Amino acid sequence: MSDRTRSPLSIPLPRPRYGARPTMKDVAARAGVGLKTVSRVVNGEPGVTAETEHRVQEAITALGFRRNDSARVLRKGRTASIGLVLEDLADPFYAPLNRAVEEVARDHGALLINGSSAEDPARERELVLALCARRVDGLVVVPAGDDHRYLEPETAAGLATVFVDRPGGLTAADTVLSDNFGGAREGVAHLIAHGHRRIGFIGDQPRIHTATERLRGYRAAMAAAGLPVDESWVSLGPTSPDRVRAETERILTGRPSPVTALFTGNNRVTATAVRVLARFPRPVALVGFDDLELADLLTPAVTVIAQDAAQLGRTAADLLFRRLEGDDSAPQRVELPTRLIVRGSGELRPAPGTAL
Amino acid sequence: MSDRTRSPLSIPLPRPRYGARPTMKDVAARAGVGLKTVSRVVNGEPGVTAETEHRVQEAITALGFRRNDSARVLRKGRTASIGLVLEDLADPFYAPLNRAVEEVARDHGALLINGSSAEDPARERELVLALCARRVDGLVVVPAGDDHRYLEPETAAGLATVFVDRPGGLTAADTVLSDNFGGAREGVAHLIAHGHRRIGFIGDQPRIHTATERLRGYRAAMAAAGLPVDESWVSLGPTSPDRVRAETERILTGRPSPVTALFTGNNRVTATAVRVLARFPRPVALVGFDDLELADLLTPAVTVIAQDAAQLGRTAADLLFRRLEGDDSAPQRVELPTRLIVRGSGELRPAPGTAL
DNA sequence: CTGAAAGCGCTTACAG
DNA sequence: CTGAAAGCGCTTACAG
Repeated sequence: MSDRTRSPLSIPLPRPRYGARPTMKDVAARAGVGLKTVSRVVNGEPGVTAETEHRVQEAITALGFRRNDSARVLRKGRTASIGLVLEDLADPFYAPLNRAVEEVARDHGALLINGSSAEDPARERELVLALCARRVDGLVVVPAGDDHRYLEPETAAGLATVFVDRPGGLTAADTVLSDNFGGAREGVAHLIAHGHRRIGFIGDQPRIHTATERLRGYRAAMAAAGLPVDESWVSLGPTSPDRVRAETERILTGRPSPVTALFTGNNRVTATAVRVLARFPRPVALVGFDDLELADLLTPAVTVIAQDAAQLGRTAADLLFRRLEGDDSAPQRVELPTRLIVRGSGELRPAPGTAL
Repeated sequence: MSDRTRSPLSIPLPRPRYGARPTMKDVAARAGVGLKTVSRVVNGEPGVTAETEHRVQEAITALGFRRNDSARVLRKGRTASIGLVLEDLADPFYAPLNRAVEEVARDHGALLINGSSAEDPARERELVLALCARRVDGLVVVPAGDDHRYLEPETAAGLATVFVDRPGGLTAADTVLSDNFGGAREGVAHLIAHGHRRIGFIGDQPRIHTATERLRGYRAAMAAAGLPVDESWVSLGPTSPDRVRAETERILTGRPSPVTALFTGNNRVTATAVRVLARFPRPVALVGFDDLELADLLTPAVTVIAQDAAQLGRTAADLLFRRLEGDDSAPQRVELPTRLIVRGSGELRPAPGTAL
């Protein structure tokens, strides 16, 4: 066996991790100084002569030393990291929220650990507790469940928590929401103003706060116009394309007098409804909650109630860091406005004689 | 002052974090057992009588104890967390990749720390090194820069790294890419097959590997068909809507013989080009790299070369965990196929007489 | 079945 | 300006 064959020492071992890394102790030994002096140089603390500093720097470079923040965190008590739990990192609504939280964290020198609850309260809890075990300094949560008593020992110990997009089950926490009720009411009123009297509503599962708030806005707009709501026009449930497609078709073809317009409760519902409408024999007006990329290019272009997902994330993260900096004023509830974007689909009028 | 006024003790203090939390030592004291026994119960290790375990559990509940994983990590050497650095968490292409990496991490009991490089090599480096300082077990990186020598001390110490979407500047690392060259070649060949001879190409900045690979595919398809490329038809640069809009208009109106078709180099370019084409006086064929939501509903629907972002993420994360489990075979380079999705915009033929 | 001691790699509080 | 000692909250290796 030559020297170039695999050494018997490379038999599958678990990879060495920390053991293989130089520590401050190694740097100190090589530079011939004390541990604390290395710490001073690494952290840019004053009180080291240029010559000593130079020797330490040289040892750091030679050894490839990089401070182990895990150890630092243990001693300092702050991890300089925050957690974000939301429904789905891949969702076009939540992705910009995620990015916005990241930017704020970055501005504060913190890292972001995040994950998807997949709308499962048990998974949310598991993820949140894992983040707590890592001792994140704070938590931004889009709650999937409504019982957050499991967080009480954490908040009691000083964990800052902000709920965003939906309220959580913890009265002491800050909350940042969109005006779901007002936005939906405005969108439905917009359809009514264009002559519609029979309007369908397709939304997310009723245990989701935004779904019921938007439904409430729908009902308020209908009531304000003195219009009755036939319960067969209303459908809450999972936003899977299959269900939304089936429900859209059911509501559009309802007998004896089908709806002439549709209000869709979020981006996923709208995307599927638009596909059904594209193949539907008669025109149906549509206003959707949440904006969609390319919505302006469809025929007709899609009128929406837009919320600002990035602003939701930014506001929540700002609040969180304010708490981390010591603000202990009463918990806040911030509500961000929505915006009606008129593009065409919401301004279609009912065919003559069909709106009665 | 009554008891209900604010106590002078609540004068703005930095929030207590760990200090306020019970430790295993506290639990041991309350349960009247040794520290190691608490550790056994918390970690579900065998060798504790039911009665002792019960006492410990009770103390845990009463104190609201939750194990501090920061301390655990320091001792064990593994953090059970991985890092992901990509261009933009909010981008509809990267968001599903992010989610896919998260799912794999979750399957392996690891948390995900992630962040956006914003296509800035310095920011990428800063983020990656912060993740290394936290001692993530592994790293998935969409590189913004091409010099990753700064990672060498880390990989030497055992850090596993996988580059995804683009190759990195570290030959020892695994790499997962889409077939950018082949996909673009196929898309352009598709346009040629529909009668086009003058085809424009608008892509991302030339320092980005995917941009130049796709351009190479364009040139290969043109060359294979014996078609000359007028360099005024080709534009690489930032994907900001302003630049892409201006370049699209320039290329479409080029004198004396403007292009009859366009190949767009990624999702952001396509979204802007589609907007220009929608208002353009004559029809122009289009094939875009990357699929877009609602692309099937535009008029004409957009023909694309789709890559599977989730599969890129999944493959990269799978590779990473295989390395973490001890696989020390030679670095792999995986190339995933792209898929032509025919929808209409890519099958428009040049107006009679314009294709010469 | 149970626990005391040492140690992970840093920072803190002190002393010189 | 510099450094030795103690300690953050766990796990490891060992002894009883």
